[in-house]
Amino acid sequence: MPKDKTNAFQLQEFWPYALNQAAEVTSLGFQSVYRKKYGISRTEWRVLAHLGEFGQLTAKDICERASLHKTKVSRAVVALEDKRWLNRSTSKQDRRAEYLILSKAGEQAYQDLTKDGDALNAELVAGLSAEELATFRKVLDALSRNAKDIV
Amino acid sequence: MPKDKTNAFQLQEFWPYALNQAAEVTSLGFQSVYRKKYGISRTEWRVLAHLGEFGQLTAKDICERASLHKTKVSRAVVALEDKRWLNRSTSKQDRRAEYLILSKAGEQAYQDLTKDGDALNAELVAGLSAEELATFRKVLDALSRNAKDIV
DNA sequence: ATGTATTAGTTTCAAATGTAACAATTAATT
DNA sequence: AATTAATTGTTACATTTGAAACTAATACAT
Repeated sequence: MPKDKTNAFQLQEFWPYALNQAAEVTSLGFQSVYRKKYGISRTEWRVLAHLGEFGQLTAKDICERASLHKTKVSRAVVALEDKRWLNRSTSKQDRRAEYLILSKAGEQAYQDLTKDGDALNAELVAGLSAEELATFRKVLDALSRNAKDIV
Repeated sequence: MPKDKTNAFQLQEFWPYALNQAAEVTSLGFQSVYRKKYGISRTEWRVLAHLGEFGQLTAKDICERASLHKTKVSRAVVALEDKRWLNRSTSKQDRRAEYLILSKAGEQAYQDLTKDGDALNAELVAGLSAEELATFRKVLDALSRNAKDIV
């Protein structure tokens, strides 16, 4: 029984919801790649990706850059360490902090997965022009910026 | 220690990641609204929003429309029922299924929250033109469609 | 018609998550 | 210098989640 809408609100037009739906569906394909190939979780993939892209980082750096909870990162780091994909070294300046860096094996997994990532990204934007994507990026960043200003 | 990038991959340009980040940050503001006002979870809000917008639905309908796991919906329905925000009635055609419909109180909460939702949505798009938003919507839908074709 | 498979929704149990407390260290205050 | 506050990362505990098992009902196959 559809309703007679005098009401303006529509879930599909509500950006937090629309973005969540798009984020979820676009993430599924890649999730199945890193899960099947290496048996890692989304958080582990994100930590790997940050270390692969930025090199040596502390857990805190990763928390901030990825907006991930520190316990999630802590556990992902343990998991990647168990896989021998990263090494830790205590900072000389601040012995509370540990520098994290990918091992050869970690680097290799990163290279492999980012190749798949690039391929998936290309498939996602199939049929879209550079102009459309540029506008999309601009709006996406503006929405994020506005959201941060509100909260 | 930033790396010398011969590598193409960049997390910020990887749409699944970029969309997840944007989805998360844009959802936080509204989350604090429905949490503080009514003490409900994201799933409960989504179930409420579907029933408010589409009227009578079964749990399965909501699962499909919202891409939510059936156990999540089942629990959210119990929670909303406990709040007296919805009523269940067994379908005459298929006695496994239950029609869900908002009560007066549920409808009222829906109206209240969607007012906040519309306001938030307007704040999010501040400074963006109708054309930019139209392109954004088009690209967002295309990314989702492409993602579904891949998986 | 009878047995088998499928479906709507709930419950159980194990895994993942976040809050809060914690240990170890550093920074700030006096 | 000594005390207090703040910070990095881990751990314990309670909550949330999802996979699988389950109940009740319907659909399908022979």
